[in-house]
Amino acid sequence: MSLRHAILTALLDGDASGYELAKHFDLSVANFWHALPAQLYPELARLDAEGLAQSTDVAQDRRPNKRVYAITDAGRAELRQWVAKPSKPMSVKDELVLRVRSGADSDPEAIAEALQHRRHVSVAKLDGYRAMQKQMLRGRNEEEFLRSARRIGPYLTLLGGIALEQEHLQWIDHVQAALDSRRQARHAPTPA
Amino acid sequence: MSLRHAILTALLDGDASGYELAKHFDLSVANFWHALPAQLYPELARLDAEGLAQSTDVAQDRRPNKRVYAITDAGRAELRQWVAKPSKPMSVKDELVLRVRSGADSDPEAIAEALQHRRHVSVAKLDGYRAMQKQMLRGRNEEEFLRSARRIGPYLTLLGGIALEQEHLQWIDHVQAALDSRRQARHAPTPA
DNA sequence: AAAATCATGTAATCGGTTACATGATTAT
DNA sequence: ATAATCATGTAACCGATTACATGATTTT
Repeated sequence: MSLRHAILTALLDGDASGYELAKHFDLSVANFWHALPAQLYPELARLDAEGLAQSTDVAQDRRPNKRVYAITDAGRAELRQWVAKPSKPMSVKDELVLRVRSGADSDPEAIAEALQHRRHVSVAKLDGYRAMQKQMLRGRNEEEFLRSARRIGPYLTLLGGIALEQEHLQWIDHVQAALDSRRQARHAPTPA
Repeated sequence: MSLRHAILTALLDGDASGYELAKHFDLSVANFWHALPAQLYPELARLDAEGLAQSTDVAQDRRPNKRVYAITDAGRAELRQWVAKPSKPMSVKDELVLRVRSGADSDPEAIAEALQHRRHVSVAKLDGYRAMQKQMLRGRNEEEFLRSARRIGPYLTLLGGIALEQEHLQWIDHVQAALDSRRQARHAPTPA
């Protein structure tokens, strides 16, 4: 159960409410964890109850009030001991790849459409990541940043997100090209 | 619930028992789905009951008997209509990336060790994929294969698995380099 | 006035993991 | 004999999603 550690890690970057976490969680941990409000709210309450986070009710006058959570010293300690433990293997679930495997030969049109849809999603994600990267670097190049920044963890995670989406895009284009060349071959077949 | 479609897709490559699926599932769908025996056995029984797969008890004399499942016409039809439906977004969960984010600055030694461990895992996976690729190509180059092969879906999925692991390895080495250069900077700091 | 967004939660259900149970066969 | 591998399942639990409920505030 690493949801709590994902949350505590996100809180290292600054206090946040459940709503804020729910909205930016994926972007914040750059593609490597995900959680919905229905999971976040009770877990935040638990972290508060166990003293790993501390909640403060914040009044706002242009929107409804919110409950902001901050990581505590106990939370930091919990994170530190968790970091040294072995990681479970990465788990990926991607219905699109499954559909490519099963439908590339039987329904290439539907697959091509699905690929283009996913392409748009990936490009949008990449744009978001690149914006975050620019913001973090603040004019410095990467080498400079890695030398001078107070924390590099979030940047390294972001690099992973960028690399993952780039790889994804390349694969999509590769598959699309394969489908296109097959379509031509089917329309003008060269029988033995 | 795409487990059943993942199973049906795997069965397109040939009949299999629950045990065989459990053992080769990850490799077969090349990194994009995963399931344990406790999930596979009941789901296979359900597919059988619903007529999407058909089971046959096969007697073996050098090992215990097994129950082999084959996809049926109804199963193929179910797959075909599923392929045209929209895919849920890819979901990745990777504790290692989370640990890098939270521990790169506070515990670089533990992170470096974890990275090297994952590196070995990734290299082993890549080796397995490359072997499968060679087997599929059977001497042909990719262009030739894509023209002449009866089915290309499994190959395209495999390409995705290879690309994912390559990207992962590059990211690991990138992070390792960043940690190393930081270690040097810490041992020989250049204060203002 | 209606729709969208901000904000927090609960309940029911579903999917996935862990632990357990059993037994055949093969290798050491 | 013992351990490893082959083979199939069940039960309990945990984690995640979906649906529901409520209400403030802002925008159209």
